[in-house]
Amino acid sequence: MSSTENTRAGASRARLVEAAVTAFAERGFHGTSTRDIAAAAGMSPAAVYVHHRSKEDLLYLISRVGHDDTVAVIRQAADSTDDPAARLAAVMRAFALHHAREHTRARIVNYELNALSREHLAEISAIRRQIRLDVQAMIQDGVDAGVFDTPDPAKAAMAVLSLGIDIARWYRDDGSWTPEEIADFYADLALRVVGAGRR
Amino acid sequence: MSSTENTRAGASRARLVEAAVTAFAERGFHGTSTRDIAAAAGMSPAAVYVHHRSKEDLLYLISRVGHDDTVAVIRQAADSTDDPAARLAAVMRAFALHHAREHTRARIVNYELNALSREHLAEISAIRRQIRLDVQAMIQDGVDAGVFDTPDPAKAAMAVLSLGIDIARWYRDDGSWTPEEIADFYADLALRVVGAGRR
DNA sequence: GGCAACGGACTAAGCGGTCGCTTAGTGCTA
DNA sequence: TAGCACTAAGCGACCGCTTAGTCCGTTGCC
Repeated sequence: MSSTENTRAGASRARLVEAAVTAFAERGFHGTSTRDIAAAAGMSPAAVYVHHRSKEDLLYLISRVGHDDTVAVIRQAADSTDDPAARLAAVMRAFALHHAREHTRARIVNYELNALSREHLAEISAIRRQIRLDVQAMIQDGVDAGVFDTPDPAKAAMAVLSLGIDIARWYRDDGSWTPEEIADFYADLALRVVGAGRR
Repeated sequence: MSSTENTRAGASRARLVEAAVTAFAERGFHGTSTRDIAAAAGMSPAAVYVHHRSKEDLLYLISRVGHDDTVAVIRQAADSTDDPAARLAAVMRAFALHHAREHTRARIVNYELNALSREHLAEISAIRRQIRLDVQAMIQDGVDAGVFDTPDPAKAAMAVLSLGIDIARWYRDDGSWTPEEIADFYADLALRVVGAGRR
């Protein structure tokens, strides 16, 4: 628990964020009221505004932190090796694992963009675009090195990201597969998508 | 235009549905009011209830027709050949093309399930489950025939469906790729996912 | 050491507006 | 004249957010 959460205000703020994450993931931003969030956190509706400027500001906080986490997950996995195939597999494994484990937050991060203000959406869109370009560059590197065989690295990058992101839509904690099983399978899948080892 | 749409009531009903499709796709079920829908259709709010029992009933109609269309697209493609690889490629091409062309409706069909009533959701969930089982069976057939090489047909089916469905999330009419380009690329992608031609 | 004051976290109550839906009335066409 | 499609107006409930007051803990002063 960080130092900001050791204070009474910090603890309350964290409870509000957790309550909002659960509600936004389940019913969406517009399907959730501030009264819903406050009740789930054991507080009054007015308490929300002691800690957050607005309902949209709460969504933005959740979205921003979620995107920063995603970027960190990808960067850390990408930095683990210089080998294009191992790197893409590592990135996909980490990406898929992240989306399975954090599927609740990932649902908000990926599906509640339209509820953000124009300014906040512009910022988040820039992060998402950079992620896509980074993955595309990894795939292009593999093609340049003669390790990958795909006619279209841009489309392949879109497909790889789609596989990971869509886990947030279908994953269930009580489903048949563990996050690790999905991550292993998807790591191999990413290599198939880019045609690793076909030459 | 079907006979039910040649009447004044039919024309009005169709305009309401189109307005709802656009609004639900853009802002979600809860982010759209019946006043929004009525205004976009050039009518008063009360007119919505002349043609539909409730706002949720309108969503259910759109969702049901959308799912029936998806089933028809898959069935028609699957019936085109008995060869497992050609069949899966045809199904994926049709599925991807459908999601790109109809991305507006596809967004509602795939992302606005939680707004359905329990009864309606049960019905729609059964359709979705059947689609997944059908695709999984196609892949299992390919494995049995020695044409596909995947360690896990169930996960491969999930991945193939994810690729197609996620098009609804990212596709833009003003994007760089045409629906046909995406469909061709994804048809090949499906074969890579299942390891067609690796043995 | 005790008391008073201050500040932060929170609540009760409420505001102005919007929501899904209903009803009584209107107009037009067959 | 009757019925269908539609509208104006409205109901009860809920919405995001604000404000004035309360309570508790901390700090400072005597």
